[in-house]
Amino acid sequence: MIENEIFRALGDPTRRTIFEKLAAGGMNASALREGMEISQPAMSQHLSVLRNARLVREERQGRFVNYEVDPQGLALIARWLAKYRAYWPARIDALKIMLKDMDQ
Amino acid sequence: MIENEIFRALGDPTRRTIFEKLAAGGMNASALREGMEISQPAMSQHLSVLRNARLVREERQGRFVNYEVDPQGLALIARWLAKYRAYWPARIDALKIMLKDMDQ
DNA sequence: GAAATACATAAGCACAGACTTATGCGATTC
DNA sequence: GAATCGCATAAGTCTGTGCTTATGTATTTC
Repeated sequence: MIENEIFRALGDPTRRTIFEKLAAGGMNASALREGMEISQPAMSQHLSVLRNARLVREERQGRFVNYEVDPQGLALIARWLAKYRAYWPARIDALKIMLKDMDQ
Repeated sequence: MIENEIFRALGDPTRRTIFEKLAAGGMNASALREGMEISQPAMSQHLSVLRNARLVREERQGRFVNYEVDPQGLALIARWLAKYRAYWPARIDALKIMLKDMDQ
């Protein structure tokens, strides 16, 4: 059950911060650490968790490893969320837009 | 940051099962336990976590406590997800392929 | 090819979380 | 009003998680 790893991965505030940084643009692990007060191994371990959750993917570039958002994880959350669409407040317009995209 | 509690709450498979049962229809804590092999205190503690995450809400009815899905939590997930909407429409095909693999 | 760089992995520690048993508390039943 | 029922809370235990320091592994640079 990959949903387990996705939700668990996002349950950590540090990992959500990392994810948000990557959502603004792919970068390597060292660049991610800037302004974050986190050790290199800790960052590496967080990225490993995000990778296993399909929230992030890596791409070797020389001796750097570039990370970027992996749409798979987000799509799985959307899929999970869609099961409960009956409960979503109708007033959230952004939600409607998202549903349209999913139904397409 | 309530998102923390939401994702952490859903990171536990037992709690996701409880949530899914409630999504099919509100019921009290004892009814939730049926067919679940979970102790009464454990259920109570899980419901407490789900409540704090605004994923579930309670309603006293005599000596029973009826639980039901709270749309607030779901809406917050949707809002969080909407921030990264740019990442999945382009990859919706990848999602379909992935879902096929999962269904088989 | 030796040193340096970017990152991953190993091992250990401290704390959080999911369970247990025991007990408390409000509501109902008799 | 005593017993029972539905549920919450307390306290303890065990496992998991996030950190640390230390070391390993590619890749590049000199």
